[in-house]
Amino acid sequence: MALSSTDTSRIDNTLAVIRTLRDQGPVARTDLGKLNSISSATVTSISAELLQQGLISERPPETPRSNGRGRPKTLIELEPNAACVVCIKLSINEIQLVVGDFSGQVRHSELHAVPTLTLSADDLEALLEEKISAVRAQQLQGFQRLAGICLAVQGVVSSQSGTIIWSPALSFRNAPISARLAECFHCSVLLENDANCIASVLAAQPAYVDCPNLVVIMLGYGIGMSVLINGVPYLGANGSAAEFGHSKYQPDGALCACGRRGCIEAYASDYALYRAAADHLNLPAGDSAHPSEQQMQALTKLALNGDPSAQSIYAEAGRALGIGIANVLALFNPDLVLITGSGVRGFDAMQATMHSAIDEALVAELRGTTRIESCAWDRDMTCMGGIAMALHATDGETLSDSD
Amino acid sequence: MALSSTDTSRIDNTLAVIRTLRDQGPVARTDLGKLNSISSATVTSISAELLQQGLISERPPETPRSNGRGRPKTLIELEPNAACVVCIKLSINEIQLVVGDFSGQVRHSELHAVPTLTLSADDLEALLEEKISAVRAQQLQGFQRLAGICLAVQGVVSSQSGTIIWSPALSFRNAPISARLAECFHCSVLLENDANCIASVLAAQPAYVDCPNLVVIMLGYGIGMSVLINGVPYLGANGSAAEFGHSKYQPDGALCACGRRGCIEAYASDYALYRAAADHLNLPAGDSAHPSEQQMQALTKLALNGDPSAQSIYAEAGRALGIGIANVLALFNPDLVLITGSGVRGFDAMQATMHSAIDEALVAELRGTTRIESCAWDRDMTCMGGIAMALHATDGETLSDSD
DNA sequence: TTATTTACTTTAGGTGCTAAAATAAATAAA
DNA sequence: TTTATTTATTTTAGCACCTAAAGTAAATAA
Repeated sequence: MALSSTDTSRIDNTLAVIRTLRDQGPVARTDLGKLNSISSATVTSISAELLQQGLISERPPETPRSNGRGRPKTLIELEPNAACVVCIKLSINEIQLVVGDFSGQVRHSELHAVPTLTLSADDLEALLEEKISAVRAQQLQGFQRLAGICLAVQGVVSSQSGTIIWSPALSFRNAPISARLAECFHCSVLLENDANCIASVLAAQPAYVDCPNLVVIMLGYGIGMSVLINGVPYLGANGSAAEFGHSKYQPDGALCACGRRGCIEAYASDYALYRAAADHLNLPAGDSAHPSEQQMQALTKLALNGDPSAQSIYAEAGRALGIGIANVLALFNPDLVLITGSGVRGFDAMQATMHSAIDEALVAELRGTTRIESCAWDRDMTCMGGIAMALHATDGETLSDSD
Repeated sequence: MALSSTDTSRIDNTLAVIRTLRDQGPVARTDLGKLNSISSATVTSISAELLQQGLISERPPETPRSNGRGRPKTLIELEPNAACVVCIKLSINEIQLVVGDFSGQVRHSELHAVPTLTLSADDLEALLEEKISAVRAQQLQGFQRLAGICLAVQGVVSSQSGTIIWSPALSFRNAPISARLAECFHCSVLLENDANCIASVLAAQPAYVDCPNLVVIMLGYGIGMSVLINGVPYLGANGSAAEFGHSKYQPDGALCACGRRGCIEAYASDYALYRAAADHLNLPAGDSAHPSEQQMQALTKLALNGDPSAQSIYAEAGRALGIGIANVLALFNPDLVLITGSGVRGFDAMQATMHSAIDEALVAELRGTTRIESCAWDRDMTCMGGIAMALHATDGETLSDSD
């Protein structure tokens, strides 16, 4: 009697094993059982299948020493070359491509300066196809398959439909990019907001594992945010959730890049800080609407060294950030708010007014126990997150394709 | 070989059947299979068990007419008396008790005026015990068991720990009420925010089933909110999520009941509207800090009839509400924002400025496709929701207790 | 009365899990 | 060196639960 089995427990358990191996590195069967609450008999059965499919391998026993009595553990690890994924980060005038293997390790990374704002949708597509093809030809020799591609984009994206709805890096809108790339490379294409990628990486770090509800705020040229609810990015109805930068500080306040007034971004982003400073201070020349890292560092230095005008600009930015965070606390009450992004360079100059604004805005009962912390910025984090998400999303396919 | 079965599929399927019957009323076995994607053989097996446990019964076939050819369906329905739950709504100076049966129908309802603000934690506990005991003695004769109690409270509650952290109806804090009641009545006690109860009821209505991410704003003496994410109330880390009323309109703005300034509640709640009006207008006498329904209706009438002072007060309230909702749209991007609560009486006087504030605050990409609607207020909704939630929470126990 | 249709039940067989027993591979003790 | 002990992994036996297909029930249409 044939059977179409709607029971997913075997697949669930197999995915759990794969993900444990990815997160923890080599693990013995017994421990895989304990970590995932399944019996060691089941682990034996699952690992036999995975071994046969070439997705894992047994690590040869360590010659030197085993610890204690009893039969030594045989460690199992993911076979790195079983599959790979590519993550492309698309930001203003820059494209980063990173290749990750099945075990989650970065295997290759490259950076391209590209005038993104001048591209048409077709240009972008052609460019991505070219870059990915080149990477595939040069880097993906040993890999059994290209499991997926993750596109990490600043702005509003619809992951569901694979459409870039709006991005500050692009001059066009509503580009259905995922479908085109999927067709071209015959693999799943994941479209993600860049902040969600970063939040996923941070959430996996040991320091933050006990924070199921995590808010990550990214300060930079603009201001982005990601909200993880029970560890998964919250997307909203149209993918435009977590637009912290455009929540309001002052109705009718400063002009924002979005065209409206009073957004947090209009006070605390790089362009807002530089704009406020340009009138008063002697700063490095350059496009003051798109300040460079050098320009921003010069401004930050002034504030941190005690220049009163610069200090008051950062103080006001801190106040705006504080009011914005107070709203986030009132509405989301997360376990932790993490502030990162290139803009953390100026965090020390904003911190004091930020905290006092939060305390002024919320009574203790509403303030709750949320920790508010900053976190050093690493610009490779986005792609690390994209790789992790792409692997996670494609594990199921990798499994069934290896039958 | 004994077995401790970690497989929950039978329980899941059984719960799905019970919940389908509760939501849809009497349903035939075939249809239960189709609705829950399980085979009719499994439905036969599950319904045989439930029948034997006395949790469901077969409805006698309709004498009049069956529709079409073939063996007529035998409808199955929940046995109403198999269990019951009690929901107690605790609001300022009022307690409502409602009894619901296993099928979800309201079987009894009573209202008590109680000076809640003068009670100590022990007083409250004694009072609830007394009222519930009385209801149990008088109303719960035919029921096989009291499955659970739901306490629906205005304010910040920790459902997890069963503690009322803070409520405007009470003068004490951090009261671990659930544990005490559970001990007294030997059943599960669910502690919920009142807005979450209402949102759960609304989300089940046919008009809103396609809104997995739903925000419900309750206007009244204060301003409450509930956020359903994929249909389940979002609680946050301390149960103080969704405190829309205390998100900010104007830093350093009007004084709020919470003690801080500029909260949305300080502009758009009953007490705020009446406070703003009391200086200018001739209104019914009474405690202007706690305006009665009559007082508020008089004020609303003035605004709707065109009195300029009253109109401008409501216009400003609408603007505050609009800015608050704009922040909610930016951060949550829900499918739908529903505005309800006794305060909707004045919604028509606020609507225009509310919408224009939202449009001024957000560009189209961020505004998204979120619908913003109001919804007539029914003060029994809270307890209906509490009953539904209590039944849902206790179905598993009811099942295992009936073995 | 017979054929057809639809609902429900029974039967037969498969997946996948677990506990317990068996086996493997080490160290500690005699 | 041999034996006991300990721990890891595999094998075995058996259970719970599901589904497809076959069988039965109960109606209407011909």
